Amino acid sequence: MAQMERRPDIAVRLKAAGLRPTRQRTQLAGLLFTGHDRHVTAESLAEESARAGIKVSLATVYNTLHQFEAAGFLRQVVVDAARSYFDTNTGDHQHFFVEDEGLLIDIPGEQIRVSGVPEAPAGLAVDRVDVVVRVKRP
Amino acid sequence: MAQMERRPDIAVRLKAAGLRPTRQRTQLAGLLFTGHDRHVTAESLAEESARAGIKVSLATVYNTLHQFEAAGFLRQVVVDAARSYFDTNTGDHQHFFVEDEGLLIDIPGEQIRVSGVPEAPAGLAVDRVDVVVRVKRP
DNA sequence: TCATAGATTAGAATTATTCTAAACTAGTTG
DNA sequence: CAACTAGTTTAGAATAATTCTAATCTATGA
Repeated sequence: MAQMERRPDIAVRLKAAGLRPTRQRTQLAGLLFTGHDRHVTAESLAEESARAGIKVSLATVYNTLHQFEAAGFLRQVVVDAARSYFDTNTGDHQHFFVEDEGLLIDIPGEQIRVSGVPEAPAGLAVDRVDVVVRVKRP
Repeated sequence: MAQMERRPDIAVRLKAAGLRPTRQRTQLAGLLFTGHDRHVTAESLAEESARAGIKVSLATVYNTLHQFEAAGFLRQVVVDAARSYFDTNTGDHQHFFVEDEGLLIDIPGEQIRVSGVPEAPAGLAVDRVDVVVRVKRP
């Protein structure tokens, strides 16, 4: 979320979510919550961490992404059967997905509109409506 | 596709797609294209085949699903990071996805409407707009 | 009937992800 | 501040879906 960039704040937010502000979690949060929206995969975040000199195992990157998701700091985006993306923008919005590049681009929620969604089948409630606009080179 | 259920027709369609009408492809098509829309995974189709007494390897099920997709007989639906779904309905429509059960339910294309999709980023063209309505028990 | 290009297959290989059990650390308590 | 402990991290093994390989089969045209 937007204002997580101030380091002292990170610890507070982690604690509020019941997560100890360990070095790994704090540093990963530092990479992720820089103020602008980001899309990462476990692999991409692990590489970025390595480049940034952060010592963290891939297992911890996976754990952390899932914990951040459970805490509401991240949202998982399912667009590619091959890998999982996590989005630092947890607000109402949708995505372009550039298949050939594996690239996600946000579409603001106010911009796109879905109507005519039928009632959920009996016993079920709508959790979320995901729109993926798949784009490619013509 | 709707009218593939008549067996003689299957061979013709396979040939038209440049695919030899082998026993495996013909029998799998027989399971898939029964006239009503179906959603399968490689695993589910392999099991169903076994139950139906069709002798086919899992590798061939995977191959066949991809070939049928390339031929336009099937469409891949990305809703679950864990496995790939294939839909016999290749027309304009969208889906409910019941997360806990891994169940897909069609939403007719006329029923649902997406507006306000911004222009594709420079050099890219919209390939398809996918809507997934995620539902769960409340 | 034959030859052969295309298909199928078992099993190995690959890839993303999760699990495990041992080693570590943040936060608390005495 | 030393000791304790519950929660974390980690390397590496394990899993699961999918793809690859190379050997064996088969549809089909001559």
